[in-house]
Amino acid sequence: MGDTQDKPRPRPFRVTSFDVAAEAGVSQSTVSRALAGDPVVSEATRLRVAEAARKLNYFVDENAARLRTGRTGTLAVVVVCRPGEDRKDLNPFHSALLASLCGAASLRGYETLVSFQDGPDNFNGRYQEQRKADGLAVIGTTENYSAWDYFRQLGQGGMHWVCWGAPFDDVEWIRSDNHGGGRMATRHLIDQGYRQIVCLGSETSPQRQFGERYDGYAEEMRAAGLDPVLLPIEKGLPREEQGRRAVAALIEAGTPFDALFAVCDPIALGALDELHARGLAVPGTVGLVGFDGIRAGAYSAPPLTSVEPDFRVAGEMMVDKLLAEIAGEPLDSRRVPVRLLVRESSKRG
Amino acid sequence: MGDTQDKPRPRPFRVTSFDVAAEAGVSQSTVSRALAGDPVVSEATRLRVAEAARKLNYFVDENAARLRTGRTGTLAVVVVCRPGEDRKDLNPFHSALLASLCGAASLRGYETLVSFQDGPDNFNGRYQEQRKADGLAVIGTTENYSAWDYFRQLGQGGMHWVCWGAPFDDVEWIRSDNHGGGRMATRHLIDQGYRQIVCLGSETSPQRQFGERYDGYAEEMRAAGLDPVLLPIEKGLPREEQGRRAVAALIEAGTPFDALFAVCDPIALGALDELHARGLAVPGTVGLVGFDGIRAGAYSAPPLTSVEPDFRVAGEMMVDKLLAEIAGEPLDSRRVPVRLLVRESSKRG
DNA sequence: CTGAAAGCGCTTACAG
DNA sequence: CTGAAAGCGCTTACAG
Repeated sequence: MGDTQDKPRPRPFRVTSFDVAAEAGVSQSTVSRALAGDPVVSEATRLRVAEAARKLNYFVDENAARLRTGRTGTLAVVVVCRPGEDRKDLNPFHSALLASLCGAASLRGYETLVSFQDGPDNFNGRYQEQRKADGLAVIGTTENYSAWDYFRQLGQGGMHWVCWGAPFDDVEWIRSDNHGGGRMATRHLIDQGYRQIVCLGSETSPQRQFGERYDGYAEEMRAAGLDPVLLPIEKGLPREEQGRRAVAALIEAGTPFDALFAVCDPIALGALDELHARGLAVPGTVGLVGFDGIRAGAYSAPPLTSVEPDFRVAGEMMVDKLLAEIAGEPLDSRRVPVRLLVRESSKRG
Repeated sequence: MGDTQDKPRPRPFRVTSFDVAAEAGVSQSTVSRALAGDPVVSEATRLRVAEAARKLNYFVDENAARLRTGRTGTLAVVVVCRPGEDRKDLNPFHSALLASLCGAASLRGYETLVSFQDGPDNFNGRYQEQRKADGLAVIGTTENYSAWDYFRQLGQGGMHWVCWGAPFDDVEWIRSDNHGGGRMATRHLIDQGYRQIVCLGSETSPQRQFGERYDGYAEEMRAAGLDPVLLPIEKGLPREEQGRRAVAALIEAGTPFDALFAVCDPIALGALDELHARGLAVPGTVGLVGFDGIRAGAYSAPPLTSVEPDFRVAGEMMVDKLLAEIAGEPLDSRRVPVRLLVRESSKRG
């Protein structure tokens, strides 16, 4: 009965597995096994330990567990932004993908460590070396080339990663079924009776998806005996402005058209604006379809028909591919299915 | 020269601070101090250690560091979703706030562990107990009451946290300057010559911000010698539908009005839709102002005037308040400044 | 089925 | 200014 008993512990102290062991009347190693669900522990013991843990409000210190096991149970997610871009202008497509990724990771028992990176002073992909995560998913704007170069280089150094949006193909990427989506959009316009369908896009953009969407469009046009026409967007401008200028260029060149397939929604919304400004009715005079299904398209006048990827599948596919990389058993799947969101802008009927 | 030399290490092995110490010809503790920037280390030693670390591609194992120090350098962020809501429908306001939060945390040297939670089966706020984070920021939909109850209870148990969107006031919350924003919007409509301005909103919504916005509106109306009129929105409907029905109810009741102040943008967009459907020109016949500055408002026809919080400040304020809580020196600041985004829907001039 | 012990890789008093 | 040593709180062979 000296001061060895009820020795005061420094505050704030932590409840550890030793405290739980004392409470439950077992050894510390048994506590660890019981709480980890090791089937070797008897049911009676497990219950006693669980009760003691509950009573003491005990939770495993994940840092200690991770130090011991070497696994983090965490995936890092980097959202690549335009340099200096205001945070509030986060692309809604990327925000939906981010949420989907985090949700899919969570369902598979992984936490997500998220960061938004926009320039060399804050690039960081050293998650594995610092044992903060088991792998990395990178999404975001294609146009931040130095970011993509940075992550590609880390990938070549053995980092486990997958990405959506890289401007090159020699990495583990996931993308929408852009070719199929391009066909769908074009088929839909043809079915509505439009014939002189022009694609506002690019064959050579670093945005791989733009070329793929154009290819799908061109293939469907040819299959219908129609001639594909590409009106190339101007580089280095905001998407909406690219859409406006494309329509202006089309009209000034005297190219006949009765429908437009824009390779992304913001370009389509810019085009819509310019069509209105020039008194061309949508969808009466000109049909219009975009790509990506962004929320703003539902509020435009008229609401914009678009091709939308399955975001749930997108997140799942990225996480599954990444976990497969980590496990050393790479997966092939890299195409997310898309569907046509028919709204008003393409309904000639 | 036995096999004690160049003993093969199990693969995959980690480069540790002992390896760096051997390479640099110093002790392991010196490596730790040097890389941590401890000023007690001589410049020459620091350089030698840094070079050795670079050469061996060494990075500190954060799990070991955190186990030792007890600090995680991480903030948890929970986004509360509507139960069963599709991930892609993440509210753009919350997505902007999330990005701002992560950015502010990063600038202060903190990582962000992000999760989207929507129901009791995935509620988790035990970040401190598991030593995964030093504190928690919760944002998201007010309407998931069980989520907010869960986090409030954890907060009463001593968890460090701040939030945006809780349906009660006895927690550490941050909000927009809703009262000031309501006044701004109303003042603007009055300045444009509108007089019969009706507020589409609620005085009693669990969404505290709605009542605050109404109060600002009412105060500004009275200050101008005008009578505030509240058209209460119906509960349990999508926001857009609430807006449509509010306009319908207003017209059917025969209430005269020449402008509407909606307490959030989706309600305003729904109202806009109904006004169009009934042949009422905006802004010619009816002026319209919303609140929150969501991106879709920029694409509506006409584009929507709105009150927008400063998202950068919002994230900073949440992080600073949370860090202050953690440090045991609570901050008072809880109001984020707003500004009026004047677009077409309110320009009578 | 359970316990005693080693060890994951750091940081930080303590000593010199 | 630097080094030897303790210890953060776990998991997991190893032994019984």
